[in-house]
Amino acid sequence: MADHRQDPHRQNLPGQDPHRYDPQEIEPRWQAVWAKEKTWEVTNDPFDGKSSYILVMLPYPSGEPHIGHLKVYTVGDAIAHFHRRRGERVLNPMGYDAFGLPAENHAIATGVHPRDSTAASIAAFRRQFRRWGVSIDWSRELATNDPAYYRWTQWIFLELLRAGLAYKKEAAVNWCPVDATVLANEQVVNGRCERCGAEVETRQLDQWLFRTTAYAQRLLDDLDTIDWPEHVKTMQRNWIGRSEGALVTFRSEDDPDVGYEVFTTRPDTLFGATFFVMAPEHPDVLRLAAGGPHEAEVREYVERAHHAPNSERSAAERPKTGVPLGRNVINPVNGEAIPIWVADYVLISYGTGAIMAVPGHDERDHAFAEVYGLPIRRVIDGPGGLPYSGDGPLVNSHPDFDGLPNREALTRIIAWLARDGRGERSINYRLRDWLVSRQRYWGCPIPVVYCEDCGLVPVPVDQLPVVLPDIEDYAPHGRSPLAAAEDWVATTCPACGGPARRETDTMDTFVDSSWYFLRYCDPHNDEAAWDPEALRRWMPVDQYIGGIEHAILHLMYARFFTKALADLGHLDFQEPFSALFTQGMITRDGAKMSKSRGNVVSPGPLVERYGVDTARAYILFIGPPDQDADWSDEGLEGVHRFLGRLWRLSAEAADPSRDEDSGGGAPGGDTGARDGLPAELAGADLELVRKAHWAIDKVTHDMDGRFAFNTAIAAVMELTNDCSRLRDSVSGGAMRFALETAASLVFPFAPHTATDAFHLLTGRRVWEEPWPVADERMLETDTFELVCQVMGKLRDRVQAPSSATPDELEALALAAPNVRHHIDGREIAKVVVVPGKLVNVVVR
RNA sequence: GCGGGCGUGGUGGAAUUGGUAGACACGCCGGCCUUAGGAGCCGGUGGGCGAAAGCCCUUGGGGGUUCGAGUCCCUUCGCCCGCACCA
Repeated sequence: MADHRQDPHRQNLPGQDPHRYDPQEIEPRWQAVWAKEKTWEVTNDPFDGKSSYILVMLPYPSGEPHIGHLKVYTVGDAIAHFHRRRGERVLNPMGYDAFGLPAENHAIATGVHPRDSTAASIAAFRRQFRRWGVSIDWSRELATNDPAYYRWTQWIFLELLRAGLAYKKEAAVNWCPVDATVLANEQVVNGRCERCGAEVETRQLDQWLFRTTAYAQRLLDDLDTIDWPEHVKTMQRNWIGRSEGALVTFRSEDDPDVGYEVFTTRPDTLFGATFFVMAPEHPDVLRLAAGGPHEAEVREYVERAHHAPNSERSAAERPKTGVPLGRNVINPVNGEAIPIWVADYVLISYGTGAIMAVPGHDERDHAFAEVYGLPIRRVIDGPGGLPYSGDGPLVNSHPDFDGLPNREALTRIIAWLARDGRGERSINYRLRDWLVSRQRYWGCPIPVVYCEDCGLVPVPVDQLPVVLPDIEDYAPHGRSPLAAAEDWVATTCPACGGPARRETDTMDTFVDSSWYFLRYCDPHNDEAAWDPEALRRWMPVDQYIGGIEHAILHLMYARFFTKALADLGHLDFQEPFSALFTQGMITRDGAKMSKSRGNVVSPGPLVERYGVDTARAYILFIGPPDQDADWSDEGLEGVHRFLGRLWRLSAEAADPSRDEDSGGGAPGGDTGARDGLPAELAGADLELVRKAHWAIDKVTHDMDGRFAFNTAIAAVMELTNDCSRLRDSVSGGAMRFALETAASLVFPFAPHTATDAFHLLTGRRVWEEPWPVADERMLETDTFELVCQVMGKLRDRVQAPSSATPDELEALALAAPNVRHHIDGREIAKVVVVPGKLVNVVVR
């Protein structure tokens, strides 16, 4: 049949061609509709169907959003759209983690108040998110530096204080000399400040801490109840670091009333303990050394350890050093007097800060004993020399235990010690309490005051928020910049009305972000942090999405908050995030993007040139979203071509000037089917409609419970390619159905293009349409390609009826020419038939 | 050292429970259309042999289980990530 249609591509001068794909026109047009109609806003009103909370980690607003933001919000948006189209009410909010050091450092450098630079950044982020067409419920937007928000951060602090879960104590803390602030354990990486890279020092300061350790076991156990990536759970388990063992008391030789506890995972080796070691920070070290022969040496050693950079201390390969204190303790299992040493290979932060040293069966103790010529004793038999850390029978220990397998001896020795109070079974955790004090300005004020008469007094809840004052000098001077704001610091005691001074430390920003997901549920509540009823609508979060860099800190803190608030009666669930997805990084030329490398891809210019749909769809198409992916400009062009082709085909098919009955398919025209499909499909029409149903099935499965956006997009590409290939052979109805399906399926990834194409074809709004459902009958075919193997090797393919029995399939395969050729008169030993798939002939 | 993950064409990546390896896309080659094209469309593209039919090889290396292995098991090499003197 002659094609008398005009080829639109022959007249594609910009501005004149109605069939030119123009994302710069399409995208803002639909964004305006969504903004005007508040399409993505949801209420907390009762809802009959399922409600879903799809949450992407809130951004830290600094400068402009980068390509990583585009990726994570694109992933979140695809999931949110998919759930909405399946009839769920979806909460997809947005906020800003707006307190923090970078804004303050920027202020120190430029003099711009952090409040102003942060506000500018938030405005830039908001503008970009809108330009990206992300389906956010803007009515719930929040920023953690807003007094209306941090008022409730302070309330939570007071709740934790009331419960004894927040406390103040003088502690050896990590001090960053460059940022002039205390760091959490978690912010120290290889002995260096996570942020600025400076060597971290140790200081003794009065600090606020949250009692995370009280939740160690529950934080560990409840990991089994949530659907998180296994590697994230593993990282949390390692961080919590549970060890089973015993606490054993070693008494002073000079004073039997004084005892020193050690934690050991190997009480079976107690008989091999030949010395005792304390960490330099152990509070008894200097007292024990006083008056002894090594007093001066010990003093010097402790002093040096105190000032040594942490990175130096923590190098495991470094030679062991230490000094004897000149005193002994008694080994509780055999009464032997063994010398106490101080050595920096023992850490104050783990266990009791003191250890029993068993050089025969511990590598570190062995290395130390070698250096100082201390006795080394074998108490576990085993192959090879010492140190030996494997299992075996006890030797040289005690008549009751010698010969016993060490694991059994371990249990018995604990029981034996426990009988008269020399020791007990114990569990030790690596997890430390969370140090939340920061000697910085740009953070949430800690709502307590210090009164000369009443001491530490919490600010009453009705006086919250304690508002962060404006100051001029943000530079850290070893105390919080707030301390210089005398008008603010000087206050009256809420208890007695006398003079009092405010706490000048601020909170770690991780505190702000440990509960924001709760506030989204009820963001404008002035009476309380939230209405429990509002939380019941949404919490826990059904799908949390964010970067792997938060695998430990943020996710652990948010879990701790949830458990603590649940215990205080404020929440009725134990875990905040039922499911977690961590997206991979976008690299370029195999490396992380950075200004210094000059390999940064900025979303701004990208969106300007190709439209955001191309950028979004490409980011999802590039590979599995949980993996790192390398950016390619050529790959981006490919996705742009695909979206353009889909849109043009749709515009063309929708064009009323087109002859409806062109093409070689079955007679067109409306026959009652909703999409104008002919009642009886045949030929190319049937092929294309089948392909559309195949795509529905494929995309649905790739989205449902998986995050296989890349293969989902590939399926829509296949469908679109078939539309293009069959454009001259199918009826208008079949073509429109296939294109409408393609647009509908690609909507979660390229919402503007999909919306526009769908609207051109149907006049309807795709986001108001239910997600398409594949017709089972369209997924079945009358015949299939039977794979014929001989000895497991592919030899032929033949068409077989779908209804064929295994015997019939076997007969078909055996009749296939190339199968016969390869059997070649040999004896058939066995025939394996996989119905619907293949036949494998085994010959002798 | 401990824990987790990954090795597939020239490239990014596909391959529900073991069942046609290389979907889709990039790149490359050839063609069409065009005054032109950095627009659009069509065809080809893992390697080797062959005119073709077809045959052989191929998922980091080696071995095993199986009618059949990218997928399961053992072993080995390489890379990435987390923790790391954790007693």
